[in-house]
Amino acid sequence: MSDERHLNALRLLEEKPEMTQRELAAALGVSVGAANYCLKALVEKGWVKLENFQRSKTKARYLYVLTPSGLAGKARLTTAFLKRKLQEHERLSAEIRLLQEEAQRSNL
Amino acid sequence: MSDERHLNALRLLEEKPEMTQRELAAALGVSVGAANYCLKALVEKGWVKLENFQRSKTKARYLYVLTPSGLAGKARLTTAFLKRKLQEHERLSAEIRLLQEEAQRSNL
DNA sequence: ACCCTTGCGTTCAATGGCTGAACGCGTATG
DNA sequence: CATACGCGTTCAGCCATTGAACGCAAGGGT
Repeated sequence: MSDERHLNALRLLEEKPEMTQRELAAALGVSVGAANYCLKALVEKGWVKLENFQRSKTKARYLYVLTPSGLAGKARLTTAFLKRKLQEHERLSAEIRLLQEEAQRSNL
Repeated sequence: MSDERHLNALRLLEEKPEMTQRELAAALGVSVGAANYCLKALVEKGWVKLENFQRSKTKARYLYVLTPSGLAGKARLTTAFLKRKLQEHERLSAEIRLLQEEAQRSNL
């Protein structure tokens, strides 16, 4: 389930690898710590590689680059989520109908 | 939002107050401990009242009865969720479109 | 009567994910 | 040079959740 977080991060980073952890956090709607946590997981899986950016050898700033297996993983997650989301979409339609009935029955 | 959990519990209990915590847990798709946790919160809010079944022929110990403020709370949650779910439904449609594009772009 | 199974609610340690606030360290700006 | 800023990192604390126990009561079988 936290795969959704990972997929979203991958999407953002693929499009803009020079993103800051704070930017990423904001885009994901979570705290900086959470973004870092997520990023660390992606790096440990070998899906994202840290490259130094800004010519100093320090780790002041990174590029977060998707590795080949990161791209593959992203593709896999994408199809998996597409499937899930379609189901969820259907479920949601049913639930909305139900809620509307119930709201009406309670005179709202 | 754990309010969704609460709303679902309220719906189930209104329809069937003689429900067991284990039945409730199964219906909610969570563990027994979680159902208990949820139930306790509802009781502390005064939305659900425990009534005992003395010498009933069922094996349940309690009836989980919605109080008047429980009913009001449920109605409030229902409209709030209806609104949220409609938004989510729309968001989901957009996301699905996006995922489909992306899946295609990756030749899946 | 007796045990023994079953079903009930309750409890708790452990886990995982998250927040918010710090921290140290480079770098840009004055 | 100083100092404010932006970066990644870390951590205590919180909260929801799980899974496994627990004690208790009721029934059934022998």
